[in-house]
Amino acid sequence: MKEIKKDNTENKILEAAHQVFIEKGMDGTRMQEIANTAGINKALLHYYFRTKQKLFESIFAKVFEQVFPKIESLIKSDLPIEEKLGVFIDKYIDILLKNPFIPTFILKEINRDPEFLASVIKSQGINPRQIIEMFQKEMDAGNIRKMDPRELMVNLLGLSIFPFAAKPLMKLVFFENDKKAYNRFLENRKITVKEFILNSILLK
Amino acid sequence: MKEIKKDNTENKILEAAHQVFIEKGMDGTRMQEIANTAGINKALLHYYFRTKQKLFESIFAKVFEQVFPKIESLIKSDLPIEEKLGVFIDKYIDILLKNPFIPTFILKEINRDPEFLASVIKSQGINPRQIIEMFQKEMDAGNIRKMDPRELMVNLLGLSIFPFAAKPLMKLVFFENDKKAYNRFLENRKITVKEFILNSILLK
DNA sequence: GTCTATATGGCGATAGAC
DNA sequence: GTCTATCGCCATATAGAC
Repeated sequence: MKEIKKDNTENKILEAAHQVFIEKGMDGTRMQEIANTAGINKALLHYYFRTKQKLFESIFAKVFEQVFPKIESLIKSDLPIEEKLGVFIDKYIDILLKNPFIPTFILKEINRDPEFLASVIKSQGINPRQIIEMFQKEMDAGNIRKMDPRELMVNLLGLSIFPFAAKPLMKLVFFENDKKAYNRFLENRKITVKEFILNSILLK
Repeated sequence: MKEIKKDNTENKILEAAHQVFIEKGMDGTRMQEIANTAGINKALLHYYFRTKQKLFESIFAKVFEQVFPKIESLIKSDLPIEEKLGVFIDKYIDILLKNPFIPTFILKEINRDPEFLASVIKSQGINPRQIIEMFQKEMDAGNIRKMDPRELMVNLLGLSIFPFAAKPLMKLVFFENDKKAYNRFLENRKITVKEFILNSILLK
């Protein structure tokens, strides 16, 4: 089921825009740089997408989809909670490892236009009710410590995302700017975040 | 020991620049908007600070100081580790509650210019060695679970900062965009983050 | 569809009067 | 020190030839 990407102009633009926007953000990106990256000229960008804003929005929605991955099947599975969390953290941090610019990009842009953000969330049918309910059931069953399930959700996301979003700073302050060491650290988060969370919520 | 701020032009500029930069970031800020906010004209900005970049840098350094607060006295105190952590989390989240734009601002800008970031950190004498060593001692003494102290530091920062940095998104997804409810949630983090961390690291 | 050339507007920065 | 006016540039966007 490999995705077939045609090498036409529109796709070349989308790939180039993705690459530049995600690194520089909306404000920091120049249409000229997207054109150069795509190997075409500026005018074509407007021919296909009319405005920079529209091009940006089509990229943002696609990127956003990746950080709210479809996990319905995982939620509904009958794995014990510690394994569900383990699988989720594993997959989630893997996404971030493969797309290290996403966290900063998203955090930068969610403040720019709240209405647009709301429309993206709505159109993607994002609804955390299922996850919240699952956590609540586990708490009611006495499998994990009682707390506001939303706290757990925010903690889970924060522990996963923050080391990527704050990478330049954390790398500099705690790892003497050693890129490889910090990447090992990030890779290892799949294990340590799981430990940290399970140690906190599992009743012993 | 109240700080006396003179109502001269330079301070008016600094205050206005702080307000605009922290909300819009370097790329998103217009000199005109700073001038309007300060109640003066653009030319004066350049008279006092020559370039936008220089004005930005003087603001960034000052803001940055707030997120790496001086905690030497806390570290050296002979409080038990759970109280040290409690005091730190309390103070840190209080700073963020009073300056809710700081997390997004910092995360936005640390990617823009790594050399400038390094110079700020160096000039402010930021060095996490003391904290790392303190954690290490507590682990060696068997007071908290053994782990890489840097993991604990990053977790501490992530749990504190992320809910502020991702506010528009978390508020929308988990709190039906209810501003007051989300602010209560943030306020309450002083308690829940402490619980979450201590439950994870204290040996039971 | 793709290009070159250009319009249009906005922004950082400066000149120069007061 | 503070202002108005303006320069020079660069970015988005469009016109129009091919």
